[in-house]
Amino acid sequence: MSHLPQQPLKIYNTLTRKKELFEPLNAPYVGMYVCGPTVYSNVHLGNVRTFMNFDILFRYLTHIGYKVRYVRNITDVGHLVGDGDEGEDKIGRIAKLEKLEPMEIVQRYTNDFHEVMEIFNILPPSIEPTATGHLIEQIEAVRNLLDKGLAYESNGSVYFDIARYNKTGNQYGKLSGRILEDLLNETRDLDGQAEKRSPLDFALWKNASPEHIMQWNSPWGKGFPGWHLECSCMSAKYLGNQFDIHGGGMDLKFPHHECEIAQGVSLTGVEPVRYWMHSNMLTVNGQKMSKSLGNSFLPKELFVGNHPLLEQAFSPMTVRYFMLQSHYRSTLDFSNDALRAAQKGFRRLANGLRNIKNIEYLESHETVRDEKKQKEILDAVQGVYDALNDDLNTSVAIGHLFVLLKYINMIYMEQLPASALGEDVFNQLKENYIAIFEDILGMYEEKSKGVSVLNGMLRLYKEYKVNKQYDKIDEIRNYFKDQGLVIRDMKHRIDWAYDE
RNA sequence: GGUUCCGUGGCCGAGUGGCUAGGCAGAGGUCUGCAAAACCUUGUACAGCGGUUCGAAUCCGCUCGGAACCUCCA
Repeated sequence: MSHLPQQPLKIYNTLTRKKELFEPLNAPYVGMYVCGPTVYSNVHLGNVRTFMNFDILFRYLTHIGYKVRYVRNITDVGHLVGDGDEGEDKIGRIAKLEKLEPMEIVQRYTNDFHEVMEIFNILPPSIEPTATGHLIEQIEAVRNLLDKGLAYESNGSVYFDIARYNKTGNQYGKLSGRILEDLLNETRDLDGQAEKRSPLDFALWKNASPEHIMQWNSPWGKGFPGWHLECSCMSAKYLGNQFDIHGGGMDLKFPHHECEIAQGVSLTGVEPVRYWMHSNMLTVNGQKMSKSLGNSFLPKELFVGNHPLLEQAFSPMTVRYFMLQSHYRSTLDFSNDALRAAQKGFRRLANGLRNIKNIEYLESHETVRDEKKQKEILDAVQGVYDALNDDLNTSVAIGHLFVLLKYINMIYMEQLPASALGEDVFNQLKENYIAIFEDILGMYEEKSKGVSVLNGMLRLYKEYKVNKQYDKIDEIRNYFKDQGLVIRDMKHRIDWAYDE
């Protein structure tokens, strides 16, 4: 891999609210944990955005030479429906409704999740642990917290004692910027909080009523683990008591990640996470995309354009490009117009990829090197890395990618001889464009089928052109058009490309 | 109500004190059988009002508008 020397990577740490130089605990190893989905329904496009943003981080860290262990969990128990700690388990609820084993629900939506991740070219993590696979660790953690006096049992459930935690010099709320007293004043009265000492205390282990179908034996009777505990246990198990990066959607900052900090600190005595990263929401008409608001749609609906909010179908890579055009900490608003613009932009870049792969460098002693152009290309390449090093600014990186595209197009369209760049700069252009497009941004060409047929048609087109049979030419153009393709006439050759 | 954040040209979207972001759309041009593509040129943008500063989209204050979290949520 030949690219320019790296600048130091800076990432925004939610905990300190500052961009910080990224310094791993044990370079070149990096430990990274991201909260995965609760597999009780299909993932929607908003969910995808978060996983895509951390995919970029994973890819970039790997690209610049780190050995990353990326853990992303599957929540298959413990995530409750509705308010407080008294709701039904999400998976248990669907299982009952559909008369299926809870694990059938888990399997179905885990499969769906994996399919969607693959379609969007989001790489699988190094480890994908499940909550039910780590009950022993969770029960052990509950016992540990009870021993330390930071948790208490009540009616077969165990709760984390936030007041006690804060009295031992800790600050519950520091990640999300909340003050304990404020939280206490604002908390609504919810049903069934009588067994908690404070409404803020969260469940580590929940007593299961007999009709609750997902339950396990524990020292406190039959029950199931609280949602927050799984992430603490699994991250510690695979990444250590303290690890480098923890990511997730912004909506998990409070209380989920706050609870993770409290649990981690209590269990091990050290801050579990060094860099907290949060990905912002995908919005529709300015509002967060979510199932409960009814403004969410599924990737499959997007690909066929089958949803009231969609005026047409959009491909996975159009969506990927659309999302990467914004910064991960900004909200991104979905609209058909924005997607249409993204579609054209992406197809131009994808045509550029196809073209640069097919161009070979030709030396010519008649051309003079164009130093201005050489510099612009090298600056753009460096610009991509500078942008990514600045808290993964994919938006600016893509801006520089379009400069590289311009030169690829000029060479491809025979408006500029490659030799004007010199072999070294040409290779920089080629290698970096491909690496940035495919490896770092994780985009791919959405290939049309039947390439050999197309090439045959192109030969005919050429003949007709020599014979000036323009009606035949139009026929062939229309054939390509029907496939979403277009024929390009250049001075010395012809080629097809994706219609933009 | 509390906490945090946002308001950028027709649309999307970067940028956090002086230097063209970028994409899409629009206009003009080069090229072309005609097109398309490509390339070149092209935009009185920074919610409003005040303040700080030699200089503000960028810092401060107020006003208006919007969002997220505070309750399950990527």
